[in-house]
Amino acid sequence: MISSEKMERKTRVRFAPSPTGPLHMGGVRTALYNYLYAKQHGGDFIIRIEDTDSHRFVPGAEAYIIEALSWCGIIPDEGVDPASGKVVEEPSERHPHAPYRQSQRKGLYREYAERLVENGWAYYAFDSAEELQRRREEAEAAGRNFIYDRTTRRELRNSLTLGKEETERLLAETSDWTIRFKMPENTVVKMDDLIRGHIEVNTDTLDDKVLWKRADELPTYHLANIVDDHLMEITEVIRGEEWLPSLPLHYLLYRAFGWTDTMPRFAHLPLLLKPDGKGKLSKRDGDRLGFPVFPLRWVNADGEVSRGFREDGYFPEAFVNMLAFLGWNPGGERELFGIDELAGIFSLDRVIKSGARFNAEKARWFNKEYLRMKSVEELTDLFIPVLESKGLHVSDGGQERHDDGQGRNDGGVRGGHVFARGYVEKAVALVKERVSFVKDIWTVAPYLFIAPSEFAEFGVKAGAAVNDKPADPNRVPDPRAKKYDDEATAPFLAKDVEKFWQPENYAPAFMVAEYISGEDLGGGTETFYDGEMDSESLGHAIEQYIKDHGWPMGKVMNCMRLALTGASSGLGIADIVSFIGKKETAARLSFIGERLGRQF
RNA sequence: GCUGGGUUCGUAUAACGGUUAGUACUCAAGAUUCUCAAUCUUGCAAUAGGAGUUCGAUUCUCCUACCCAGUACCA
Repeated sequence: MISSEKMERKTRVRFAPSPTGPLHMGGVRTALYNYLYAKQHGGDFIIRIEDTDSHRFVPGAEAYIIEALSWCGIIPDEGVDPASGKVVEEPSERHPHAPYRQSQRKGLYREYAERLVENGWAYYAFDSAEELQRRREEAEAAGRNFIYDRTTRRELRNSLTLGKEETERLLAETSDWTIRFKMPENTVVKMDDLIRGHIEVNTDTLDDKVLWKRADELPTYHLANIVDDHLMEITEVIRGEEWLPSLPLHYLLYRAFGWTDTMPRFAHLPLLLKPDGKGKLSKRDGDRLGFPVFPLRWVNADGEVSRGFREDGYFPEAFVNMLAFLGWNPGGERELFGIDELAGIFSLDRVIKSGARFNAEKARWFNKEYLRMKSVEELTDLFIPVLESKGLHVSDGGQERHDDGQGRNDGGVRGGHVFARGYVEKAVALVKERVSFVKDIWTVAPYLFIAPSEFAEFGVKAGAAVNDKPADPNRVPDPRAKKYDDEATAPFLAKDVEKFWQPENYAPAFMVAEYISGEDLGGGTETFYDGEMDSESLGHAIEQYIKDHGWPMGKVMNCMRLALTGASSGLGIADIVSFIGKKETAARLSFIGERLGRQF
């Protein structure tokens, strides 16, 4: 039985990119599914470079592809040397089919093409590219289209029409002929796709594809692909849906070579579509909508830059997880899987048939989830370079903030700040739950490292006073009304600093700061908080202090927040104060006082 | 045009021919809070249309519409 023989073959799949540019995320997903399938079946994942188009070769593309896969954790078993990261050129035990670059295998394809001519499955064609182009244009002008097929081949210049002698002469004397596949007439090709099921196509709708070109002595995709898949003992071909229309040709090619008993099984993956509108995902969409479509940053020959998921701050695990779920899912409700877990549960029959739209929001969500799973230590390692890029430095030991006092209120980028690693770790732990990317640790709370020198408009999202949205007439008042409903909140949420920053609002904030720090900020200190500076007990003390004086909690706290962070939102006051310390707290209050003016 | 493939909330998807058509993201509301996040709760929102098979169709068949791909000496 053919089927039982097939079952005994070791699973071998391949990813065969063409180095014509950077690999886009759809390509990465194809590679990923191949990799997962191989691992799932205890087989091999092979890389083969299909560089048979000498005109479209792009320097650096091949290295980019390998690096991108490596970043994703997609490690080939064969075709790429793990140590050097280079495509293997010499055969070895691990890489028996080298070279893995089709341009370096070019000598081997001609004989296969000629074998097909000998057994009647192909023929020599002498029509020049220009002439065929001319015919195409003529046909188009007449409202039809020209196809090199079973009817037109009879009136074109090829070994079928020219006779043996003329053919031999042209073969010897000219050098721009090709070998074309002789598509059988009126034959139904019955095919099976692992994802799409049974498909049938009549050969009369197909054309005579070029298999081999004398001009550059290179095969086209179709020939090289079939020959190499056969030679490399590929068991499953998992590729993009754009190849589905040429599947009958490929079936026929296996038949023509007499390789049907070892023909791989095929699976055609759905395409990745634009997040909006029509068509498949393209480089342009990323530029237009503000997300990467490539795994890694890429700069083309014209210096045009395309952003990459890696450079945008995505974790490879998150990227891979997100990609795996674009067109496939394991059926349960869990969504977070590492690449090894994915390999354990992946199956082609759960691949979706229709195209999937990439969703940048969901990608961000995946990253956030992975970020939250990471340890503070690991995140700190990743965050330190961000700090460095702001001109801030981190020393190895200690917990405390080393501050030479030189950098205050200068925007923080003048240099001179050195933070102990432990201090950075504490900061990371504080904001970890609030960010999606490592770089956001800075964005969300720069005030943990530098004193604010500018103060944002004191606008807060909630509240009628700052909300321009018309009230919903259909809104039914909730009987469990929120403590701060719009009307009650408004006075606390003045739109701008000038309006909000009034003595009756800020004076208590200064008193609190004095209370905490023990420093006289000009308001007349009364008592000192001398408890532990952990945020919880500090929070209670502040709250009690404000209540004892009958001050409005929200107002006072937000004044402090403005002074401490320069913003109207952020971490809890007690967290910030206990983090930056008494001295810094007093200094920041002092600074905003001078800056905005105040009278008690 | 032709050939092939596809069509479940906005998006990704789940559902042996029998479910109040589920989940996640997004969005909205509420709880919580010194603000913003986070968290929790709730909500909005879908089987493209039409025939047929069947006791019963998101699921099977056909037609229509729409979308995608291919239609190169590119892959």
